[in-house]
Amino acid sequence: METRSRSERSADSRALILDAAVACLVSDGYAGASTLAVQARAGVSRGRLLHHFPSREELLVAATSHLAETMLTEAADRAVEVSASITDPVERVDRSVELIWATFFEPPFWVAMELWNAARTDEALRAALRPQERRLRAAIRAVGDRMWGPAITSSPRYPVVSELLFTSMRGVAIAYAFEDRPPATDPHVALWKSMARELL
Amino acid sequence: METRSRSERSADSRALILDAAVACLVSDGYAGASTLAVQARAGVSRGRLLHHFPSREELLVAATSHLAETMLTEAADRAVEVSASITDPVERVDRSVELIWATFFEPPFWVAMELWNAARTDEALRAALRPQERRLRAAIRAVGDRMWGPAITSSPRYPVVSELLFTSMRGVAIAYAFEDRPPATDPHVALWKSMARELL
DNA sequence: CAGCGAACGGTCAACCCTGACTGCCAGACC
DNA sequence: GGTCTGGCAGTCAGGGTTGACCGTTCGCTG
Repeated sequence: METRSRSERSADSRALILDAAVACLVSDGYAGASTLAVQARAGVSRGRLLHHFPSREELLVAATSHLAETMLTEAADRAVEVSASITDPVERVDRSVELIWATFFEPPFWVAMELWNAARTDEALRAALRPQERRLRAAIRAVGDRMWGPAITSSPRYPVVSELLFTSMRGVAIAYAFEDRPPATDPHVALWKSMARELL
Repeated sequence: METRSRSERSADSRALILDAAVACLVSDGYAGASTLAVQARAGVSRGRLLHHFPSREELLVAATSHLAETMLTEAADRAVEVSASITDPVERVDRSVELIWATFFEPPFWVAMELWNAARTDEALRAALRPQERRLRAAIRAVGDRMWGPAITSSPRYPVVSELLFTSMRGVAIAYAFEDRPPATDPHVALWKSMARELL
């Protein structure tokens, strides 16, 4: 059966376009993610793109939402993996720090950066992003808790320390927008590990 | 004497244009800081702008450099002020945290964000920014040390704690690109203060 | 099975941006 | 005083982007 129902075709089109939009955001940034660029990368006609996403802004907001979902399920999988395989608490702290740090160098983080930055000077985009980001942040926190595991999250210091680690990582990660060293070798990693080991 | 020498006029023009460029970057972002927008805000002709800054990139890189200098001297002044007026160590820690946090909500930080973000997908800009950022980071560190004061910086934990604070602040500050609450009330402030008091 | 409307394909006008280019004026230098 | 050149005004071509618009196909429903 080669024929696809209307709703299937529609869903296919949207996914195709959204993936292309994400790719454009990652490789060319917010400004470079023009509707023309997305259209070309997705290999769709102008009419097809504009039919599903009437304006550029709707397209890009939908793209981040799409990406966030994809990314959260992946992160959750990794969290489960870690929580199942590592029992030694010290090693688990180290691995968690490394894994969380690594998530800052995958597409979702850079796409989020692009959108946050663009939102600063665009009230409409900011309003569209705010609720989405709040939900996402909560979901990320939950995945983080899973990754650390109950032995660690039960520590009274945990909320403060994890918050400090997370925000510090984000702060450091930004610098890699213009640095081209490999992030895994960042000197801060050792710092975070020792802090986590000491305080948890 | 109304006449101005050639070099004076030239310097005036450059300053005029650079200030306008900074204003554009702050209010409209990197993409919005077009040469036309800068030209209009500065109230100069196209020829005058292009004479001093042959390309948009040169203009914007020069603008950040210009801004960074202005900002560093101001920050240094504040550091001296604090170090002269506050002797109680605990109060000094609190004030330092507040002051450092406040610097993340002035134009230089957002301009830097714009440039970093743009640099991610623009190799030429990245290369132009790297050395400048390295110098700037060192200068910021020096000002920070002045602000904390010798009693605190001599602590063995100081390098680690100050780095953690600084990066964490940067990580939190980014969220204010799309949040519109007042940053001074951020719950992280209390967290940073207690951490600084405890560890230093 | 009629025909409505979702899902497109393709074109177009309006707009904006960049950097080149021509021409002019007035300090600076001989 | 005469030239030279830095500083500048104003225009223009070329390229790119957005969203509107018209036309077509064909699932799906009455």
